[in-house]
Amino acid sequence: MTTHEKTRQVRQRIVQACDDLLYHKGYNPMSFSDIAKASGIPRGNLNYHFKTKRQVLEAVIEYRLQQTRAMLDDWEQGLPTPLERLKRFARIPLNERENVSRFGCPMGSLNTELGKQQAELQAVARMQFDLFREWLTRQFRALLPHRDADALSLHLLARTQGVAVMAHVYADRSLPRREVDGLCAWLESLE
Amino acid sequence: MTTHEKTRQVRQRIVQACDDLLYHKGYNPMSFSDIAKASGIPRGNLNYHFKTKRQVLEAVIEYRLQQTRAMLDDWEQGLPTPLERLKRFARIPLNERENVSRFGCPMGSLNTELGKQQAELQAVARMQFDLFREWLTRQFRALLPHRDADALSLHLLARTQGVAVMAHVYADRSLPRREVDGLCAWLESLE
DNA sequence: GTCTATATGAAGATAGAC
DNA sequence: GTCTATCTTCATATAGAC
Repeated sequence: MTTHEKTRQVRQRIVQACDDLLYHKGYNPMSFSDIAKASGIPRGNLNYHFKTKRQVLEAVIEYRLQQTRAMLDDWEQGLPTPLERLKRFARIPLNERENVSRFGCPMGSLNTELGKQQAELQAVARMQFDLFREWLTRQFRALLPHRDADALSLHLLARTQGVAVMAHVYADRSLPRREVDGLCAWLESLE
Repeated sequence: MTTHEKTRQVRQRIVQACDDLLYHKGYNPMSFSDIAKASGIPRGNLNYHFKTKRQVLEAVIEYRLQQTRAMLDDWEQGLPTPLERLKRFARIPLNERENVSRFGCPMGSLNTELGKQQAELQAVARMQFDLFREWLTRQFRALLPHRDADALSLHLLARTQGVAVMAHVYADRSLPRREVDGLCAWLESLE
């Protein structure tokens, strides 16, 4: 194994640890000490791989985008109709209800935190929403060519974000069940 | 004016400044220096009025609860039917769209921040939701005695939270228009 | 009650030995 | 490339003069 490859693996281990940490603690409370502890990389050595905290965020978002792209590609391959794909998306808060009730939505809570007074960082975090928004818009366009696909996409995103927020506020693992059922019924009723 | 009254006024000035600061910056990034600057109270003197940051949060939440109770009482007085009251609530993200697009929902974003790893503080912030939830449940119960009023209340809260999150993510002042229209249409269609 | 000065700790980031 | 030691800054909170 070359030195370069080994370095890349260390970097990847840091990014994956930060992915969880960012979700579980939030950006501002997440410290380099936390990262060192979670990744097993000595505290001072982190700054060789990431000079600033912002670079850590950028790396985590890039990683998440890759994961999400792969997931959406899978759905596009495995699910034959736009309606099934949209319903698959709508079910995320239900499948993830354990995590969502404890920590909220990973991308929603991060944007909410950074959107207050850290506009440049929010712009990085917002790319996660862009990716879903565009994919959902394509599905809606295929399903309902005569309707405003982007507005429908934003509506679906808003509904799922709302479920995540309320499940998190009340640490409620049953709320996603009811809400996702209603959301899927709405999708099926569209014409 | 007695000394006691003057102290109370100073305290009130601090609380009102913190109310905005908490909304605009969030809890963790809000420092005592920020509070001193925003309220005009000398930095060191703040700790006479509030020994810890947690006490500041508790005072702000108590203040917000008072404001919200007064607002809900006004609605109950001024709006004759439960349906009108529910629609009045649903319109908040539209009326507040300038603030919501810049800072999100004051109670939603606070709960999202504190819900990650500050359970005791979140319990304080959650009381804002409890107040709305119970009031909305009463309205739904009056409107639709045969349905699950609490589930409807949580649904309406989720819908408005979702609107706030997405308007904030995209700093979008027009999204609340579309979403609130749809939400009011849903309320009117209930039976 | 008011305010200055400061104790104490933890954060992000860097310098330089190995 | 790795890691220790440390610089600097800023946070909460307190002690004590006025």
